[in-house]
Amino acid sequence: MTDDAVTTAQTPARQRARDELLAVALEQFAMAGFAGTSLQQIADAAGYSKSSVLYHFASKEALLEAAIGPAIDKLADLLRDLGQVRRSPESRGAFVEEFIDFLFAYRLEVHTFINQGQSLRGVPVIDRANALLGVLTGMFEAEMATPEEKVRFGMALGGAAYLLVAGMTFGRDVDMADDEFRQALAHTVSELLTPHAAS
Amino acid sequence: MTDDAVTTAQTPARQRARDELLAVALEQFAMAGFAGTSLQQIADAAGYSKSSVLYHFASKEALLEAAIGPAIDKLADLLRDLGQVRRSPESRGAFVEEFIDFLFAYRLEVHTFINQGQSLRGVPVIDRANALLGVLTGMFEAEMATPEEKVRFGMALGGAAYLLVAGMTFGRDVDMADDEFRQALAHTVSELLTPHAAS
DNA sequence: GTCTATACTGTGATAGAC
DNA sequence: GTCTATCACAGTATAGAC
Repeated sequence: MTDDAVTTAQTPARQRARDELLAVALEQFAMAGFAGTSLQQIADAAGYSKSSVLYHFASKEALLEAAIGPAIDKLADLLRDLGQVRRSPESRGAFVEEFIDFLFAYRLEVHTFINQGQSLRGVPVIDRANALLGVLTGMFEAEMATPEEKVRFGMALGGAAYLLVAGMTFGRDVDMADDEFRQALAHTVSELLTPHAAS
Repeated sequence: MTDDAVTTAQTPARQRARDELLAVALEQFAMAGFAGTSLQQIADAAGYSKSSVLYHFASKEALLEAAIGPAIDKLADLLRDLGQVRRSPESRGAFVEEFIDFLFAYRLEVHTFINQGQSLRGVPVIDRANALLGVLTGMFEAEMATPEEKVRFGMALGGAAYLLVAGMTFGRDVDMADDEFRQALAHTVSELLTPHAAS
């Protein structure tokens, strides 16, 4: 009755083990890198055997897929929505908000595929993420005609993702209150995305 | 007489092998990642044996050190100079130019330690690079008081580094003529670093 | 069904042959 | 200087314990 949704119900032990392993793996992949993380480390940190990890996930790649796949799906949804409200005046502002929400909600996943999205080419879930970045770029391409506008777009997207991720990386000045940070980030990104007269 | 500088002269064979290996290794480290690159791959690409690589460089880490060390040294010089001309009005503009020159001159090295600078913590040359980023942040910290200014600073630096590196990564719109790109980048970075009234 | 021990190939690294 | 062992550990697949 007051139970959780059925989606998390089937075979509780299995689900619990998978969740634990995924959480640990995502953390390690983001922080130490995919290639830099061993299945043994993940197994130890989660309290399982290496073989046990490979029972729940067919391979290390499958573990990565399961760890960041949902984030990529969410990004795909976001871009699909953006495609439908194509370039209405306030749609850009709304998208920036949504996009930054996404960055905050999936910090570790974003960190993983931003920093390793090119070294992990060939991994299906990574290729999917890279393709989405291409779609995103294409969507803004029409409005970004001049070299400076392209740079501004690239800095807005890349900088936002990097800054957020830098909060974990060299978390020095960036670790201000999340609300303030979020607001400042949204404002600066909007400014960069707003076509402006070259000074 | 008209020979090259003496710096490249001692033991020509040794120097040649080292240079070849370094060039190959840097390319691989930047593109496939440090952990994702095997000594065997480097050896094959350079036409040597794996053991031969380990003769010229004591370890994989030593290879990384030799590959990106000079770039880190150059960055250290740059920051030392900046520290001496502390915050004169036009010094910031000059620094931005110098910094972007640095980014262009050492694309692969910057790519390597920007994307892997945190997963490779513990590697001396990487720790040195991360410390320099801390110094850089500290230098601008005084002028960057509000959360928004901090975000602008972070986006300027992170975004510039990321954008440049993205030219290699998802080189789509970014690969415009280097001159135009460089100019647009410098202009946008300067704009972000210029304190402005919040709208 | 859930988990683990074992054996396979390839990696970084060391020691020693040529 | 360069390469051939050799070793510990990585990812992976199989077989089997409970």
